[in-house]
Amino acid sequence: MVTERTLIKNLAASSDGPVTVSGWVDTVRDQKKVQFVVLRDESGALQLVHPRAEDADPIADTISALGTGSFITVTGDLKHDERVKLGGIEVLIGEIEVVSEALESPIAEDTGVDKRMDWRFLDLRVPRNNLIFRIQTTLEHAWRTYWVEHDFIEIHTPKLMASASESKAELFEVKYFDGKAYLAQSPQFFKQMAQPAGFGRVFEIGPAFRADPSFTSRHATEFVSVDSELSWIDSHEDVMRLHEELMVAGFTAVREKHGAEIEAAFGIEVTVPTTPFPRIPLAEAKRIVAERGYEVPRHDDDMDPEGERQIAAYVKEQFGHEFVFLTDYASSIRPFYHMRHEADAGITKSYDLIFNGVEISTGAQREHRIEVLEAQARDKGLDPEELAFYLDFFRYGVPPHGGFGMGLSRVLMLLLGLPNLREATYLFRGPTRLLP
RNA sequence: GGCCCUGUAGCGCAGUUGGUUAGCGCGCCGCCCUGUCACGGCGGAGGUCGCCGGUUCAAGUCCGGUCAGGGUCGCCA
Repeated sequence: MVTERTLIKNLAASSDGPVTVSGWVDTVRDQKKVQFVVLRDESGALQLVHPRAEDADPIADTISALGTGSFITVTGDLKHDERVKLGGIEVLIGEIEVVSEALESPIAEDTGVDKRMDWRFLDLRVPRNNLIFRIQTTLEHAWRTYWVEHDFIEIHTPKLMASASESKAELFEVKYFDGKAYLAQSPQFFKQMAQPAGFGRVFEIGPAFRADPSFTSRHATEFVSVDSELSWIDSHEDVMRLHEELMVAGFTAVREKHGAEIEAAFGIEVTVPTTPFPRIPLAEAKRIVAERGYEVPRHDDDMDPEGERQIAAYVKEQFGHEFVFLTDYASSIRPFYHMRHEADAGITKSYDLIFNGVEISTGAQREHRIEVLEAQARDKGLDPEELAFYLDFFRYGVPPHGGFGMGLSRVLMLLLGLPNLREATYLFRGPTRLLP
């Protein structure tokens, strides 16, 4: 049976009288005549008070021995009192039970991120960190609501795969009975399968794995990928329209529910983006960036992170927008399943979505014509034998379709102005991080 | 994987041209304090200076190696 307790956030609106609260000890101010304890739960902080008795006083002894972080349950009298700076309320302790004692915390508010990750369960007690995951819940809920209201079907593609969906270099290999399997680097192939399956529109929020030893603030070896795919599109423009509507739905919900908290905790005002988002073909983006004095130092046709920051700065100045779709990437740097333009096979019907200067997503119309798809796979030097199961999807009738994949933690990181992905991930997985 | 940076008390850091008892703040422990709210006051404990080797009369400090971590680039979401 669940302990009958009142959430701290609900006390302000409660009338004075008996109440039970549970949580962990934040601060003990142990004075001679009066003792104060600041108690925290998932919803807020509360002051507990105990005037010491003249003679034997077991409650006072318990409070004196309380360690920061211990979980306690207190029953007492709620009082609204102007003197209390913490919400104008306090609870006069009638009974106190130490449910679980805590050792001294190995981390503090100013501890570096790596050590905080070692003790993530303690780090997550910090209200600011708790808020990140309440925001994540709101964001995902808003997206799901949008999808459900627009007749999308939720799918869960397998994460154990027989072969690669893109490049083999970044696959994690696992033993699979007498043979081997790979961890899915993306749900790409199987969410496309929903198109010949006649599902029409699908979405998935699930894990993806990349064996790349990437040492940046925005990469992980395991991350949550937000994917959607829809039938009967005319071009990647239709995918972008879905994508921007989702962002608006998500950000509207986050702003409504957490706008004030986010402002207080992160000093950031959540802006609901206007539609349509700016769209800039990649070639033009590179020209704009060059005019600003930054020549992308690459030999291929791609952007680099500095170029993305530059184009984002330009869009912010020019259109006051935090998002920009970079479109029409060169075929040479896109996967074989991206559809190419009819007039120019050198460019694809694809886009990257840049948010506050960082790539959060890639989308495209997919090539659904089997002969073209096979030719493009061969162009990229892929083995059609290994792709046979995928290519079969396109041999029995398939509608034109497209979709995108988006990094959940990247969106959160950039939305809240966090310095790295680790803070926006419940438990981060990177090349040097498998614990906890 | 390339380049750059950092490892000193539980946490965050300082430590001079190499010099003898390695400091500061927070936290922790003890005592004191009529209502605190970043409580305050006094006292105290806590360190093989990441590890191995070298130079030197002498190494936290200089050199080489090694391990761990961070930033950035490549790669991407």
